[in-house]
Amino acid sequence: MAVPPAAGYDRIMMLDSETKAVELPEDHGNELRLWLRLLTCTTLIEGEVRSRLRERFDVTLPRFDLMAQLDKVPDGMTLSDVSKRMMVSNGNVTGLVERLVESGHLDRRTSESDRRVQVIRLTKVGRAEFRKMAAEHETWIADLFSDLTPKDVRELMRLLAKTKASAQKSASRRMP
Amino acid sequence: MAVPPAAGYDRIMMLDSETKAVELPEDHGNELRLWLRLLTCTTLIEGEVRSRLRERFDVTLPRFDLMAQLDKVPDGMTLSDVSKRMMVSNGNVTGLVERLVESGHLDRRTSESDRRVQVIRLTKVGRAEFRKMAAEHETWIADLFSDLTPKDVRELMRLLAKTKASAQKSASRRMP
DNA sequence: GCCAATTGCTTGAAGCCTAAAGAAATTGGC
DNA sequence: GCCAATTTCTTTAGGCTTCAAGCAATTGGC
Repeated sequence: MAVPPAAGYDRIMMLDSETKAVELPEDHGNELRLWLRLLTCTTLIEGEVRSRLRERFDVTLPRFDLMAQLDKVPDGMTLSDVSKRMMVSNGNVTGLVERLVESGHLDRRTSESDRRVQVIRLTKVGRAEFRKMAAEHETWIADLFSDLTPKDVRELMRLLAKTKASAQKSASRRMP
Repeated sequence: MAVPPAAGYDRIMMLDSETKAVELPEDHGNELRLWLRLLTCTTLIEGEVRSRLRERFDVTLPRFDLMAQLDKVPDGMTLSDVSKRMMVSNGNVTGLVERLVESGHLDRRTSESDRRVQVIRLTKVGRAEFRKMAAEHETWIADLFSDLTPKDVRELMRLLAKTKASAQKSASRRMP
């Protein structure tokens, strides 16, 4: 914060301008602003999806997300798989699954080959309900992004892929 | 889900291809994929920032965010202001502020002109600690985005601004 | 076969978050 | 001045989320 709004110079120019420039703190205001904008966008859209899911189907976003993961695989997944794919903790999945089994959307059974493993899959009811929600969900997303041209969408896809790769690299540098 | 990976056709082409195309459900797969990628990027970066804040400063992201809001205004803000700026509920702010007052980072006083209003501001300690964290935080963000060129950053800023505007329009269409 | 390390999941404590209901103070129409 | 509507904040119930500790089952080195 307290970042000057200067936007036209980057690392190279700072190094060229004077010799002691390397000792001064660099300007990362643009990256910071980019991150805040990315976060604002996501929060805005996520909040909107969250309220619509609640309003129309009385379901939470985490439950919807979990069902979305399971809809892709007819034979079910283990809790660890779900946890990795959703990028949330193991303990989180345990509780989420518990409530979805309780409500009849999920079926859970212990693996025969490894009794530590729990395999979960959508029940018939769960799958049917999810498909209905997913269809509507898709139209919400289309509407939320409707002012973007097909070219904008392609360009964003490309830049976000690059961003993801950059962030993953940075994260793995920290935790090798 | 269950979306075909075809990526080359859009609304116009569907309408042109045959007359009954308008009755078929439209393809929003690209927007959906874009949303998922946006969400993945944000989750990845946010998770990384969250762990670094915890590791280095033993502070949570919501607390950091709240302090960031307050650092911008020397004279403090009301709880409602904070709640609007952070896009979280009132009740949420109440608890967050409570813990930060408890830990000595925040000062809270009742407004003289309106006794319903609570004005909060950073304490001296709170501000000093925040500045330290913010400086390091900025370098993390720079590192996480470091594979993007200045042009990429500009282009992302532009496209995300457009995305935000589009989402806001869609949200206000639903809730007028 | 034995047992140490690993893997998969659960539990518990703490914090974050929301929606809804409620309390306290202020405002504005009369 | 009166009082109904509004605004600001808190409380409550319920769910989400993480980290760390723990339990049970499996694996692999010997």
